Amino acid sequence: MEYNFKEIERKWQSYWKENSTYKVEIDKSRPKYYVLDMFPYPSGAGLHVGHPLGYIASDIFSRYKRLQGFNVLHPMGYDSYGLPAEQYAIQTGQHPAVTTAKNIARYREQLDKIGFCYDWSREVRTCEPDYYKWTQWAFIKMFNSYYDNDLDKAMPISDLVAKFEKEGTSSLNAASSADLSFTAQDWNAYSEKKRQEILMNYRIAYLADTKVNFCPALGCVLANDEISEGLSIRGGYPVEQRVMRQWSLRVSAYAQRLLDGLERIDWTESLKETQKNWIGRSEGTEMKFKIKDKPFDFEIFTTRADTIHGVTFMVLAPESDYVKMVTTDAQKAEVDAYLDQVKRRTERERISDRRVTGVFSGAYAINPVTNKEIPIWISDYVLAGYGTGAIMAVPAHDSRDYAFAKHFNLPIVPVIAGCDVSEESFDAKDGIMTNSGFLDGLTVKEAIAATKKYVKEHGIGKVKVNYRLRDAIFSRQRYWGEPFPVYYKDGLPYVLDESKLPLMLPDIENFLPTASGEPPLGHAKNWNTEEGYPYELNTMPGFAGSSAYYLRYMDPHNDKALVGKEADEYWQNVDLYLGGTEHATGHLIYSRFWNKFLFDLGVVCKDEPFQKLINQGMIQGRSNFVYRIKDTNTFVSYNLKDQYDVTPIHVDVNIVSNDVLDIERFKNWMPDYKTAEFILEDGKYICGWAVEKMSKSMFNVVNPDDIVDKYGADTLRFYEMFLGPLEQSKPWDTNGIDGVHRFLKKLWGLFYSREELLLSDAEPTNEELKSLHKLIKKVTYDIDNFSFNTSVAAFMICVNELSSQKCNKKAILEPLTILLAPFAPHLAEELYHVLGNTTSVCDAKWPICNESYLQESAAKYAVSFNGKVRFSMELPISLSKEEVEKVVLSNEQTMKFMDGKPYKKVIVVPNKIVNIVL
RNA sequence: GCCUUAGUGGUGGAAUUGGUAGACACGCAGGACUUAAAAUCCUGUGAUCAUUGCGAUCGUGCGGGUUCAAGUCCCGCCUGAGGUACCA
Repeated sequence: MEYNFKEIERKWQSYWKENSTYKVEIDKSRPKYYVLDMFPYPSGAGLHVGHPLGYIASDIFSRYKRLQGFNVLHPMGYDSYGLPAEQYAIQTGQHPAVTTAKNIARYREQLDKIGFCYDWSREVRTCEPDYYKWTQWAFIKMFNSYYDNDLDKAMPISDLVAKFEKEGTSSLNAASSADLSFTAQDWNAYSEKKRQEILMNYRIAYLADTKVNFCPALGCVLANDEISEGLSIRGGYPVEQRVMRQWSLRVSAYAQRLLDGLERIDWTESLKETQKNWIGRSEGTEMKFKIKDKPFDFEIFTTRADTIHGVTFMVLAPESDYVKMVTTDAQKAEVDAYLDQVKRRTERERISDRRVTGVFSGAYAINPVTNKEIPIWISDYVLAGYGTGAIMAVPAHDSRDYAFAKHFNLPIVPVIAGCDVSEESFDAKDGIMTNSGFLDGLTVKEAIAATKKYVKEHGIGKVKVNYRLRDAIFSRQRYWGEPFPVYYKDGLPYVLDESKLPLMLPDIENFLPTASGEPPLGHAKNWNTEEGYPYELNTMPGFAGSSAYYLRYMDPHNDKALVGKEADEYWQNVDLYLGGTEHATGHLIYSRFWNKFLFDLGVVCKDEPFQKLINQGMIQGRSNFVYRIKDTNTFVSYNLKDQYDVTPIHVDVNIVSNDVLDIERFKNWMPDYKTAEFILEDGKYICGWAVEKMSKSMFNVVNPDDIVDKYGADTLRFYEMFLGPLEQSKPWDTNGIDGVHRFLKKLWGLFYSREELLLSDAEPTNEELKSLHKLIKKVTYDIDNFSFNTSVAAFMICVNELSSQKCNKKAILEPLTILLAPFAPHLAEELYHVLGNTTSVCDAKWPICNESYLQESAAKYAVSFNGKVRFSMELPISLSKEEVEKVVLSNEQTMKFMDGKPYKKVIVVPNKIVNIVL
């Protein structure tokens, strides 16, 4: 009987469906294991062969854990709100609800063909009201919370109100947008409006006028992680700075906890590093500088307090409030002109054009340590949003200050002994201080500490920690997203009562965004609360729905809570999370923040959501080329192309096999090629190739459906794993899939020859047992280490060995079938039943390696002299090191190599090498 | 610039603690079966030299070092990929 993968796969996929094989429930008698894939945006293009890579890996791991006795939660769903889904709808001129439903159906169809063990009864879709109800619910909680820095957790805003009523801001230590100071009396005298405005400074979800990245082409505000080099990541459109009234989430309050949490989770070093950079903690000193002839001082932030004696000027960000305060009348015109010029530059221009610009303010500051007068300048190389928006410039030891000083001819005073600053600044934190009064003779590190101490003691400043991490802007001027559970009364925002959730997204016809930033929800008719107050017209961003979805899978049908107590306590958090690196500074920060907030509320029991995280690599495309001789319709084969003047043209990889072009299909591919002529080599047309992004325009997209049709899902699964290490990016190359398919057929051949079932009940030989147990050991080790590509090789070796021994013993084949189950579930299920079992192979028990079968009776020793292997010999395994040494030294060959010379030492190592040093 | 990560045959990639580098697969070459082709199976396949046989020499981006022994450890570079950046 032939290996009929089509019939086998159809049969078992429907068996699993009918028997709900993959349905999971809480089962306290078994340990839990939660394996999660990053859920996809159901895009219109469908899946290509790169998408399932991570899904296959997590599927193998889930099945493996289940076979080991764990109760495995392995769900899947769709991130169906947000820009990508909406952009696709706009491009195709259909309503996003329609396209989203269609795309999801298509995704599901494709996923089902590959035979995943998802529990689909737990599916979530972020655009469904019973899901986004909980997104809105979390928003209300954030609105009603503030961050208490002393307790280091989020607390109810009512606690803050009580505090204000009792003692004002006197003992307050809370994360806020502005430093406010008032007494209890003040508070109690404030109007409702004023109080609400004050509270807005503390809420974790807050409304504020914020400088935002606005993208006119998308008609929408974007978060920092949605932009790269001044262009939107989605679409690559230019982005400009605007001040808009927006909802934000106070992620910055969690900066330190987000950083600390990284120490306790099992993520790759590179990903942790990316998050650390993004959070950008820097410990430094905040120092007060007096202004000459003015009644106030201003603060700067520096990490190089040690260089205080080298300060030769100060710089303010153009947007800094200090600018107006310090500018002298004489310089006013010049300063205003500069500010105007800066304003007109876009973010992109500022990045691409790094000219040194700036203007003198006319004012002087007093160095608080040396009491010297130093000029105050204004320049856009200082950012308003970081630190205090003002710096002390030390041109000798900071490259940016150096460029500025050179350009405007300001003095450069080195304060580290022996450095040369004639050509460039000396930025390294390394050396001995000089020209620095009381710091002279100290190292840089000591000097930083000494200055901190000095500054504190003299009341000039304080030690301060700054973070680069910004609050997340949470409003989008878009239709396809969660509506805010917010309405406006007298211009003030109020959140809905939880009982009114979900607040449904109204169905409107004109959902297009506008370049001016007017939200499309403005078109909704009667979009008001029962009392007639208007709702917030912005919607939430894409990351809102994806920030807590992993919790919802634990308890997807609970309509009383995001996740119930019992489910939370049992499933806890995600044990293994698989997805791409592209979410490092977006989803993976927001999710951690969101989870920590819920942890503070006592809703979840773990403060880190994803214990272990693995990034699967991208699968790139492998494009094929044909070479057309210029101005003709003649194509020349790859190795002959240099003899002609040719243009390379992308050709559809699906009509090329092992780089040989299928000429008939090529002629029918496009009308132009109907009459094409060919110059062949050895009767074949050989195509060139290159690794590029997988995309339609390069004709290198490979659809998993086609592979499943031709080779079966099990071959696809094996082959995707065989391509290379999971975490590495690699090109898809269909060449080579035959090898994997051959292996499955060979495996089938252990069970069947032509029409005949071969199984026998005989006792296995030692050699057969050794083959099997070698495989058990290797595969177990490999799956635990996510090294799937080498397990595939181990399977091939094992099957080759068994096949050359003509092994048909049930005692060998049954464990082999179980080992196969995570990788090729359909085939494993079929063979498991052929072996006479009546239950699913998913409920079998993972075999355990018996090391005793692996022990050799004889060890092969390579004998080397001075590190060079000369000959080898076999000795009984039972010999001790000393005995081996003795035998080797008395050997005839050894005598020949030693040639009468005495030996210095003999090294015998367990790895079966004997080295004799002469 | 900084951080992370990688560099091994014609190709994808193995080598778990330093221990006979190149597993496994593709491709290629030769052979078997076949009227022929496909499919399948067998053999060979890092390079150079020697091939009458044992073989010999060189080989893991480059240059040094440690060690009886280095793809693996140390020092100094080069190149690719990814992240990040007027963050003081």
